[in-house]
Amino acid sequence: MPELPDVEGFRRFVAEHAIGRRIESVETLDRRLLRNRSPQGLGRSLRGARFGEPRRHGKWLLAPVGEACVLMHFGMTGLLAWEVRGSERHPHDRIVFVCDRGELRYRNMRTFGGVWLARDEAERELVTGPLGPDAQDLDRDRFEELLARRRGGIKAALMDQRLMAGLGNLMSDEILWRARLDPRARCADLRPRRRRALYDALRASVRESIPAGRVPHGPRWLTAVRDERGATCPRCGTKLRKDNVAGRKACWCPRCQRARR
DNA sequence: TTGCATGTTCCGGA
DNA sequence: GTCCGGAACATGCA
Repeated sequence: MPELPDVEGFRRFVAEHAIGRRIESVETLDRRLLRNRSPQGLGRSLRGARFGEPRRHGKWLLAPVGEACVLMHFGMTGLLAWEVRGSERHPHDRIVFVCDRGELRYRNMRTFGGVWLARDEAERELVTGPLGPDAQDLDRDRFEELLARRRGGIKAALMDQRLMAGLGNLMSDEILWRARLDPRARCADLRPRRRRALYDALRASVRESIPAGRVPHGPRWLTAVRDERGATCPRCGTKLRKDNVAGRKACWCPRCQRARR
């Protein structure tokens, strides 16, 4: 589930439910997902403190609590839930922040991702690793600059969190489809006109995804059809092609996306 | 039963 | 140093 728009949705969710709420206890139901503290250590650091204004960088959710910051990554299947205190737990609830008026639950079917605690900026960077500018507020000049220094494939570049943060497999395919660009194209081959189209597609895809809190499934979105068998291009009706590109299963239209340069 | 899945990291080879 | 593919992680679903 979680790419930039999803995590942005989780950020809004925390802002809506948890800001100002006081943490009374933290229940670590699966300590494998608690990455850099013991359950006791996490509880000690957070108990009695209140949630502040949550931020997002790429696919990371940064939730200040008192002086510390809770870092969450959602892997492929993570999400957040807000429930009445003491209500029945979901089997995949892994870490529960019990607050004065409800519980924030980090839920994750698999065990990719997790929850970290950071005391300061240095510790935060250690956890997230180097991240490029967030794809939501990447300006055109910066985008051009980043691509200019890049050698490999364009899909790998879009998904490289160190280059720009927030785009994953679905969003990169969506952007390439919108820009009519073959996902196997090399960055170094892209002509200026194509780079501009790519940036426009990135901006539009991110902007339109954010209100949805997910990669949209509307009529003009590849994501809406990519998992159907025999899926066809929403633009021209050609049967979509699916193949590995940059180590992931890419989906593209062999007719619309012929541009390699 | 087998393969596949929206993510990240590590390794080996070119 | 750069780039790429593959494997690993754990779990549920078609």
